[in-house]
Amino acid sequence: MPTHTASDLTDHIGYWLRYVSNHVSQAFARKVEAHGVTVAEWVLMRQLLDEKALAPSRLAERMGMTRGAISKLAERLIAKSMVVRAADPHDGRGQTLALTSVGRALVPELAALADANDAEFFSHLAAKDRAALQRILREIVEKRGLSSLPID
Amino acid sequence: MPTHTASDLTDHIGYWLRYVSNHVSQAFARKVEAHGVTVAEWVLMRQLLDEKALAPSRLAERMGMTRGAISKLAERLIAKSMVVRAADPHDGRGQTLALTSVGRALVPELAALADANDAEFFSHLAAKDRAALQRILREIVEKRGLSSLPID
DNA sequence: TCCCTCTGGTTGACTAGGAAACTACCATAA
DNA sequence: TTATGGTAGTTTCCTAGTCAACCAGAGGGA
Repeated sequence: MPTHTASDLTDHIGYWLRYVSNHVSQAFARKVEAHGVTVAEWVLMRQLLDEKALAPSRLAERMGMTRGAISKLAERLIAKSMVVRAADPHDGRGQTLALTSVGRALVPELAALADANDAEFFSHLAAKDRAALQRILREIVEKRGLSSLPID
Repeated sequence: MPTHTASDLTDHIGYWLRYVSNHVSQAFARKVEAHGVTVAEWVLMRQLLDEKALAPSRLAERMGMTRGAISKLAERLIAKSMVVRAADPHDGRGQTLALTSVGRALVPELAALADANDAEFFSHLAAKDRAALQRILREIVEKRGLSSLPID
C-alpha cells in the first residue's frame, strides 16, 4: 500500500466497537437519567452494594478513574443522599464510603435498567452470536492483559 | 429474581463492550497524541480526505457531534494549520473546511497508527472470531437502526 | 524524637463536549 | 418589498473528567 493512501475509518474493528459501545452507553445513560443518576454514579453505587464500605482509593482502582474524580463523584452522591462518608477509624487519613438506605434501595432498580438496556441491544442476536460476542470480548481482555480499566 | 437483588455489572455485554472499547480508544489516543492530534481531530481530518471540502454541519452529522463542538474542533485544527476555512460562494452563511497540504500529508500517517492499533487488539484473535466480531457489531448497527452516531 | 517518604484525599486549572441562546443570511409568501 | 420562518455557525454556560499541586496523617529509620 503506497504511503499516500489511508485506510478508511470503518475498516477498523475498533471503529465499530466504539460506535456500538457509545450507542449502548448513551441509551443506558438516558434510562438512568430518569432516576436522577449518571452512569458513573450507578457504577460506584453498584460497587458499594457488595461491600459494607469501601475506601475512595479502592473505588478509583476498580472504576479506572483518578482519586480526584472519585472525590467529586462521591461528593455528588453524598449531596443526593445516596452515599455516606465516614472516617476510617484505623487511619486518620482514610475514609470509607457506603450506601445509604435510599441508595441501597435504588441499586436494584438501576440494575433492572441495565438488564433492560442490554436486552435492548443484544437480545435479538442469535444465542450463538451473543455467546460468541461475550466470549471474544473477554478473550481480548485476558489476552491483551487489560487491567487498570479506564472507564472513560 | 427478587427485587432486592441486583445483577452484576459484568453480567452485561454492554459492560465488556465499553471496557474493551475504552481501552482500544485510549491506546489509539496515546498513539496519535505523539503526533499532536486528538482522536476527534483525526476523525474530522479523515473525513476531509475524501472530499475536497465539506461544510461543518455535514461533519457534525457524520461524526455525531453538535455543530458547536465541530465549530470548536475546527478552530483547533485551523490553529494547528491542518485545516482551512473558506466561505461558501453560494451561501453567505455557509463555510467549507478542507485539509491543508500539511494536514493531507498527516492523514496517512495517522491511518497507519489506526491500523496498528486495530492489529494490536484484534490480530491475535482467530480469523473466524475476528470476522464474527465484525459481523456481529455491524449486525447490531443494522438491526437496531443505529444512526445519528454519537461519537461521545 | 525528629525527619523523610509514602499514601489518602481534596482542590484548582484545564479540556472536550452538550444544550440552548444568539447572529446572520436565505427563501418564500403576502 | 418586506415580514417570516428556517438554516449555518458561533458563543456562553454547564458538566465531568484529567493532571498536578497540595495538605494531612502514617510509618519507618537515624
